[in-house]
Amino acid sequence: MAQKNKLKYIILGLLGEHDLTGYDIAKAFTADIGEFWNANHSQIYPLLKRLETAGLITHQLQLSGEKLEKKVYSLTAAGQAQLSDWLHEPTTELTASKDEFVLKLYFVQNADDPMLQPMLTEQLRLHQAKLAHLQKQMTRKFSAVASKTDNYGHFLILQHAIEREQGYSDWLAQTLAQKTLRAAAARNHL
Amino acid sequence: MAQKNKLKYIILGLLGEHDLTGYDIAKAFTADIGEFWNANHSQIYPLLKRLETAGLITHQLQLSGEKLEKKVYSLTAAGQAQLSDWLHEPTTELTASKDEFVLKLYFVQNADDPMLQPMLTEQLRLHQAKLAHLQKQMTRKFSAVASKTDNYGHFLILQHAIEREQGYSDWLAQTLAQKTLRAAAARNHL
DNA sequence: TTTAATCATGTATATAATTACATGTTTTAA
DNA sequence: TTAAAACATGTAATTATATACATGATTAAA
Repeated sequence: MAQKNKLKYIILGLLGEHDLTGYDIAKAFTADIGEFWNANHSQIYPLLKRLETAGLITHQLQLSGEKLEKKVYSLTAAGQAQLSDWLHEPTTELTASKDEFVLKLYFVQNADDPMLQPMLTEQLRLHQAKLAHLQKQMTRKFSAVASKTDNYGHFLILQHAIEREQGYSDWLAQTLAQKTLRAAAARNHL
Repeated sequence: MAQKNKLKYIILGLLGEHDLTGYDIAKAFTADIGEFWNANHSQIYPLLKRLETAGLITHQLQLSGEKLEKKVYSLTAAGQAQLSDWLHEPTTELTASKDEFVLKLYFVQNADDPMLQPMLTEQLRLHQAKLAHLQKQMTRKFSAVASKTDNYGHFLILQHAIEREQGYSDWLAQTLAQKTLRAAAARNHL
């Protein structure tokens, strides 16, 4: 097993909110959920079939126009139960982050390595862009006070993502600043 | 392709520091690198063979005791070049975090959901434990001033990991505190 | 009106990664 | 001295996931 099939629970979780088509589910990964998970439609459609065979979801055909048949999936009682079980069971594994930049950094031994500065600068740019994007999301989705308690989980993770990107950017910026300081100190010692 | 084979570069990177056996490489994932990446020996051994076929690494047999043959791998010039290329090319993909707790939280709609408090409390405990572990690592490995510039990349990512866990814990603690406040306010309104 | 974008659903292929299976040696501690 | 822990290297089976292939309908814009 390459992972403990969390996509299954994402599908169950999404269907717990609304009935959705496979296409809708795939789209969710380019929107909200894409912020912290991803999946392709080629993974989603077969899994939907498996989940239906397992009795966790069902579908109804719905015509869109003259010919186009949509499969609108919904959660069964069994599916609802498994979703609830998953939500209630403790989450004990803290997954390794698998951040490629961090990985590269691990192999930079020397503090004076000339590639360090461009590496840090570029990552800072990327994470600041991500931060700005998340902040825009936050404003768009949760500017109204009421919405915060309504979609509370979503609000919380967006808040967390923003804090995380802020922290990431701070770390990079501070490292760059210290690099500059060290470089100046080195020049003075010549 | 399930991922852009970063394990390959981890192996090249590790061999760029010292010659190592497959066993040593596997062990590295239970130590330092395990903090932000993981891999099993069943993935490592076949990959070592592929990398050797591709001419990026070579090995020498070394006897340990009477019979036990170790394969000590080392980096070739071609391997060194590919490692350097990877390190120098920009890291543009910010990987989705795939944090199961965050995923669960996404599906908690209501701020007053009774499962929220135990969920948050348990995660806080886990992340505080992780934080304490990372801080111990930092002390053990980088208490000497000289070591910081020596293994600079490692120092930086450890520092980053600590800040990240601190931020994660803060977020959880703050969310719990606000929950308590809201509960008290609700009682007063009765 | 025609063309591009989006909707909609699949399959095939390849690779990545986890768990389990499998075997034997060497070292350390009881 | 013997038993457990750690060293050491593999393969098999399964599942996950990404990219590419494949097809067609509907809607919105040029």
